[in-house]
Amino acid sequence: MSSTAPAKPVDFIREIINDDLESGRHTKVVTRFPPEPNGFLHIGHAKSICLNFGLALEYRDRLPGSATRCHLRFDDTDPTKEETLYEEAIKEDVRWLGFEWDGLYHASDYFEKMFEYAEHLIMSGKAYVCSLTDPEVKEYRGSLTTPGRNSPYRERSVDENVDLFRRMRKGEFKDGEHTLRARIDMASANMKMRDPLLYRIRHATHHMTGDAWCIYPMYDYAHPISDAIEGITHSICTLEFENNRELYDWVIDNLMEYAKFPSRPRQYEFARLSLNYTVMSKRRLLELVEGKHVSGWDDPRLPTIAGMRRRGYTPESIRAFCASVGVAKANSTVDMAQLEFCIRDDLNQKAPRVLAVLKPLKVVIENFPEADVEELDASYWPHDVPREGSRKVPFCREIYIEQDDFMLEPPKDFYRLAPGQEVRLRYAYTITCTDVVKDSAGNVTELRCRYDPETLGRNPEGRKVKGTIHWVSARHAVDAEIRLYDRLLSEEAPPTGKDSDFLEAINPNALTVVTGCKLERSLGEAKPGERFQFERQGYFVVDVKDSKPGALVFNRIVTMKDSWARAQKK
RNA sequence: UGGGGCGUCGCCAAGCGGUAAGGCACGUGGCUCUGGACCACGCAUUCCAAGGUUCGAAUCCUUGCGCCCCAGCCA
Repeated sequence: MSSTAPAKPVDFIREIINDDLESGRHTKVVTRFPPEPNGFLHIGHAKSICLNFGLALEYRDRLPGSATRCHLRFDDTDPTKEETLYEEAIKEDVRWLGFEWDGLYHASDYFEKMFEYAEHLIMSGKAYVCSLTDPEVKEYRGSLTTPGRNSPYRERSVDENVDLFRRMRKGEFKDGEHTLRARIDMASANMKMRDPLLYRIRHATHHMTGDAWCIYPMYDYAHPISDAIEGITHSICTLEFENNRELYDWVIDNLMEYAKFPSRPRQYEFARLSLNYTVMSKRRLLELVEGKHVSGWDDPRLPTIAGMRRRGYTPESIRAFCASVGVAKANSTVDMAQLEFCIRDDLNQKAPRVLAVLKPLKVVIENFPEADVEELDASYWPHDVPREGSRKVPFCREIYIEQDDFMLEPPKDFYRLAPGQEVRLRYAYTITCTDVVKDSAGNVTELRCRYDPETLGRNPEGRKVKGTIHWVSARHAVDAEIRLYDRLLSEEAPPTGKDSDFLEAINPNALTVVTGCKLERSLGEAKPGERFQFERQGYFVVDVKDSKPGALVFNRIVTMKDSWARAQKK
């Protein structure tokens, strides 16, 4: 290995793979991303996607030809929950994140093989048809501290088992009447090994196989077989499957000789991603969507890939985030601030700077001629971003500034506009506030200012103007609606109680719609999906669904890091 | 009370017996026509705890403690 190679993160998974390659245990690296098509992907899945697809990509240049692969496999073993709609959404999300699969598969592709293997298990005495009812199965299983009892059907003859199993397939029984179970050990300390169910009867139409089957394999049976058939070498899943690994190995071990699988896959578990100030469980996301607490799976408040895409996150920023959190085995909750850092860091280099006033306050520049318009140069990029490009911004007698950039009675360290105070207008002149116009209720409705014609592109003489604020020409401004998004929850961790308690933690300010915003003229032609930095405010994207020419809608992706606002909170 | 995992800075996370990387966050200066970015500096005498082994321990041993997962015909 070259000593100049950039230091790639070597987590425990990569360490294992390196060892496997060096020892000759494997000559290939084949992984898979195996979502169940029963919901939308979220940032937690992105971590798994980046890991699995990333591994195949990384080892690509160390191994020959097609020796590295990452499959996309839909784990579609429960027809009552899965839909084609979800498959399409998942594929779109994976591609958007920047990955292409080396083969698209379904667990259901292997239903026939799985049936055959199940018969083999039956014939070798490793599986039997059990006719206990659901509650009976539960009762016989025992508890964490007490061993289970053998099913009374455990000793059925091979012939009877084969006959029953084939009749299960033919549809001779109703849902729940029989199951196929592995014959392992009802007293095992590992609950997963107490004669786990392999097949259950489900008279339901499957989105891929239609009505071809009325018995469906369970995850613990289907997954290892799917991996083995596809030649997966490293089957990576999350921590909660650690208990299932013994069963995974049992299935492979008892089928290996008969099935002659192309690989002997091993399962490895890593900690799933958790983020504070949001929810990640499928159940909670589904509840938010179905309960209409959000506008849909792609609501920009959600941590779904679709939601983040619409919010304006870039695939690069999500990949960078996943790389930054690492891969380990300790349960952990990553700070949302780390995600926010990644999108700011990416957009800092990619988003052109423009001026936009969210809450306008009219300013009349008394010593600027009514009829004049000055076209001022404004770079799209700050001095520290090595990119070129600029536009002209019109400067007139009447402009809008941000309401927050004016204070009647400012604290000493408020270096923006205030009565008698001077401030720099970005890319333009400095102005000094000479008068304040109020309505009958005492609200400030307009500012009267004077500008210094000598301050374009240079500092005034003898004075130091500390602050610079953004502004927009009133005459040329483009109106827009801006959706200010913030964290989904107002608490770090949602209430742990049952039911829908977490709904109470929803941040009422997670979405604030502001209308009547004033954008600089050049934004009139902004296209859906285009991202900008609205100077001093944050990064924004033209909403891909609701924005229309003449009726622009922007989403706030993330605010700027704001040290003044932080100081104010103290 | 069974089994499987995990415990290193506020949050992630390196470390694999030789004397605590890095990122985020935070703080302090600098610079700045974005209170952004950038730059500099600071931020664990200590690794869940207590014993032990060793010249030397976050790393090895012992005993505790804490947290997560497992009793769906979900995945």
